[in-house]
Amino acid sequence: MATGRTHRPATRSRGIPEATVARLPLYLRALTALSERSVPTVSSEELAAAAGVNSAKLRKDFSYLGSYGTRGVGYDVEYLVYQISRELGLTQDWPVVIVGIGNLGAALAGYGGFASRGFRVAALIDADPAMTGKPVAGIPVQHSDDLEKIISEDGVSIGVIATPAGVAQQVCDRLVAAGVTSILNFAPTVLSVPDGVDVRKVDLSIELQILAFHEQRKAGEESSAEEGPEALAEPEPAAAVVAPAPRGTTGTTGRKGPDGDVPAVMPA
Amino acid sequence: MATGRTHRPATRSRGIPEATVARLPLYLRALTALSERSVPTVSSEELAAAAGVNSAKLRKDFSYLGSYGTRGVGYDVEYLVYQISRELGLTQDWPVVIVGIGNLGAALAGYGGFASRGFRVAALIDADPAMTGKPVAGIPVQHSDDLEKIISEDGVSIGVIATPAGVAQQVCDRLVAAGVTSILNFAPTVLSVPDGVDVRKVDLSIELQILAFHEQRKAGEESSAEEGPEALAEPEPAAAVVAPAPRGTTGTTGRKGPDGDVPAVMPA
DNA sequence: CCGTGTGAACGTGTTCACAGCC
DNA sequence: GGCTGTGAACACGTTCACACGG
Repeated sequence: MATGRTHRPATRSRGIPEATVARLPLYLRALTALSERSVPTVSSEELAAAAGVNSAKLRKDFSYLGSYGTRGVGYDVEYLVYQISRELGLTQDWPVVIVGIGNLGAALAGYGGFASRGFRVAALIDADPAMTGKPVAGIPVQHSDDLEKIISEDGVSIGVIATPAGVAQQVCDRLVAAGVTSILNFAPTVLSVPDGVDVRKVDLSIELQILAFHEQRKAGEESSAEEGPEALAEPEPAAAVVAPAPRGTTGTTGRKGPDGDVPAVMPA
Repeated sequence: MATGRTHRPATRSRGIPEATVARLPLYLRALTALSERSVPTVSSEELAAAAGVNSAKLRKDFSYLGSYGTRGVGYDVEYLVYQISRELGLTQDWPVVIVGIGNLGAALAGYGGFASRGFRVAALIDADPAMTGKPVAGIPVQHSDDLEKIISEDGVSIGVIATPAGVAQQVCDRLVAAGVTSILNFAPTVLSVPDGVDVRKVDLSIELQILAFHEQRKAGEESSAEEGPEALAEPEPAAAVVAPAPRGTTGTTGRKGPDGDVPAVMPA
């Protein structure tokens, strides 16, 4: 998750597994929906279905939080909402800055998911002077010259980077220097940060590529029966034939573009 | 990943681990950058640094693809770019539809990450008649009545959902019925899909909540020495005092918002 | 000699299945 | 009886460390 040293050998200080933490927001969302419908209690089975996980996993997850829940009955919805909120730190207010108010930044600024649940857009920041003062989603954009001031005055510890990839690292550096210790990165770059700073990334093209991988596999699967116990038939037995250069730097005059195709993999 | 039955017991058909697949796009991006700078070869160490992983992991990952790479030298950049592209299915063209052209959908439509790397925005679809025909990022928006026709005519197998949460499931159902088998979901909902359909989700508020969790933990760590062996001091000794209802369905008149705020998790 | 490729050790996460309690 | 809570088994992922080959 974090780029710079996610080490943490085994601090063990009441450690909730990372995988569990990642699911708590899911449970919380499902519970909130139930709460709005005034449902008083849920079983692990029901809640798991609503959250899209299986019930054993859910119970295990909750067991790390403590023994909320009543045997033979289920979980008290309101109580659980509170406990998970507290565990996630949502009972306090988190001011957030969004840097880079282009299409994406504007979309994020207007996104309801911010306003709810303890997150508050403290400021929108952009480097373009033409944007300064312009209200986006009701919040006036501030110039990036004032970044440090904004961060420290509002006590912001969470920053969202929605800038082009080219400037993401320097924006990140400035955020960190100003005191931000958690970063949500939408720019398609690997950010390096010092110890103690968390980075999470959201990357559209990575997600698409993962989908493409599975999609391609589905297409290749068509012929074999789905229950095939040992159906190992590879589409191409000798993959090297198709490849640009079977191996060996030499042979093709030692140069690059080994064969005709040459992917031409240039991103935007 | 996929919501409805990610079962797949152990198909084993030349299985590249899911974790590895998720990193291939990262390697590919780093390699592409090297390729642009005409770097002929990289060592696992260098490439790993560029991709933000450690070298052992990278070598293990590559070993699932085959034995590309030369001992004592490293990997041929062009060759690897090609191999990874092929493995990910990026040597073919993937038409993609984006459904829901609000702020976010528009941002996605304009995102460079689409155009590059074999993905092509085949259509933008929105339910608002006022949007129909309006060009967004150079592509005219089409009305959702034509969704099925668009999907089948263009042979689209990947769909992106950027609608409000309330309609995401029905959009999903229509996409799947029309032949889409991979979905990237930006709406904050759990989608249920039949077997064989992959869903990946990108969820801003979940990411923020995970950051908040770690952020909170950092703050709490301040007082105790970081090696604190048994420093278990809970902030509130008796959590129940603050909690909405220690247990028992009655007590709070079935009210909602335990801590003033009242979630109101409905997104934009 | 250097860096890849990989078995083996280790750690994390998931699932099973059932004891324990309401 | 029903459902939670959890040890134990299992599967997956990561790291180590070194043999192997250019």
